[in-house]
Amino acid sequence: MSTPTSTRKHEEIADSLTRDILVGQYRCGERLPSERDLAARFDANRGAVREAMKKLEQLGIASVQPGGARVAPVHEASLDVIGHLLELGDLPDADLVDQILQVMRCLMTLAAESAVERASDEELLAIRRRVQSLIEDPQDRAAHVEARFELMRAIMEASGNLVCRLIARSLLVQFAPRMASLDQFVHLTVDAHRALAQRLDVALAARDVNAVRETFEALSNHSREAARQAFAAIRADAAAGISGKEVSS
Amino acid sequence: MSTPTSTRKHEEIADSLTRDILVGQYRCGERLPSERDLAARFDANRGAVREAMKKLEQLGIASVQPGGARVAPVHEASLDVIGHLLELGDLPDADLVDQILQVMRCLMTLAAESAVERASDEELLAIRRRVQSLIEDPQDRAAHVEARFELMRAIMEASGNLVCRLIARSLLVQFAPRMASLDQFVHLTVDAHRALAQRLDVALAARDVNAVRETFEALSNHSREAARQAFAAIRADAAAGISGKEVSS
DNA sequence: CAGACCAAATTGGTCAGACCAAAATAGTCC
DNA sequence: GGACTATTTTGGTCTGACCAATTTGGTCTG
Repeated sequence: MSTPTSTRKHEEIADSLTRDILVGQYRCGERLPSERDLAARFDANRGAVREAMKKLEQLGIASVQPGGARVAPVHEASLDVIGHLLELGDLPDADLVDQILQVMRCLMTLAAESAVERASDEELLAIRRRVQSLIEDPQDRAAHVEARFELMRAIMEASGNLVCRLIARSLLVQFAPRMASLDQFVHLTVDAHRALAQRLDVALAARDVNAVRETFEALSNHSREAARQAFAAIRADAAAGISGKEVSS
Repeated sequence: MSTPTSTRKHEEIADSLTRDILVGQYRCGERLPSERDLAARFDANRGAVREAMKKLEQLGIASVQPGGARVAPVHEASLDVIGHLLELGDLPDADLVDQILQVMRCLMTLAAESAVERASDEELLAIRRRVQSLIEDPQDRAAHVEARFELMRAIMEASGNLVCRLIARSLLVQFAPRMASLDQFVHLTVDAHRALAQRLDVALAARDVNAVRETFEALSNHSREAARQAFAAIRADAAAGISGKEVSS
């Protein structure tokens, strides 16, 4: 099996079916095999299949009704499909990543505005402390990434916008772990980044909403550009790997 | 019982527990009663309780592990809690509604920008047709609201941003039905609204990204203001109802 | 007396088999 | 050929049991 049975049975089934649906194995509107058939195919209890179907329904990629389960159009799915979509191939889809970063930019900017307007002095100070830790030391990449996430979290918390916070968290949880494979290709231009962080700190200190928004936009676009370049680098790397395969050991 | 047993057992249990958790009956980190206890309390099968717990976990308001289920902090919940939060009281929470509208504004603006940049002529025409139907006739309120939703949907579709689309859809699905109780208090200033729609149409025709963004922001802020005024009207109404209770009827 | 440690009870996780109601299908009749 | 009905299929629910992990409480040791 491609997926060892290390996970629970129903998870294995759900993952397999999710993959099949997302990859287009089952087309939209098509009927899925019956629970009993699936139980036989996966050598599992119907209860396990049932739980898996429940998960598919929760993901919004299938609607299960008496008479049969049918796959739903992707655009009616839950936000949680993003994670599954990201790990379809061996690498996350570049377009999808860009979309995520765009949405994150919007949400973070909104949150930052709200935070500047309504955060207590303590909260603002906490945020600025995170910014400082981004400015100061040239930490290793993982720590740096973690620090950025911490900053986002602090801003989201200070924004007081629960909706924004929930969405950002959900996106981040699905997004962050899948970016590990890209990490080595991401090449943040630290100078520009540090300058932006510096500007952000000043803007935060002054509670200047406009400056904060602009700086945050720039910062986010910076990340977006970095991601784009990382994908380009990977593509180049892959091409070189193919053409020069015999050369490398 | 406050909730008649018209719904399925596990739904009744899930709704009850969800309400209890969201209302603060069970505090964060606290242990929930065991599945067997809950089964006894609700006079239900443990399977039903189990399905309910599954739903709570999926909602992100409880984490269930061998040994016991514990309630999770609200800010780690799924986006789907919003719907439940909206129907906690007899009226949706004004702050939450405002937060939703803020987020919707961001997302719709992002989508509109993308749509203007990358939509095909046919898609753009479809969008403009929805805008036209907003400008033209003084339909009844329900039809107008529906037309606005249609416009949003068209823009989301044309944006090509799946992430944006999923979030907006999820929010809208949870949000729209709960706003029915506010409908009678919402008093859109049709003139201003129509003028904005007109501007939007022109901007769309010219594929002027900046103009589209600005107009959309204005349009969204317009809705937000309308909602705010609706809540104010309700508050005033309630106050009048209390002070003048003997007079009415 | 504090802490580590161990055994029993509690709890969630899984499974098996059965029955019911609704939907889909096949068959029949007009 | 189309409408209607009976059968089969399918999901939905329930029951009861067993397993594994955790929690809990007591005991023992330093």
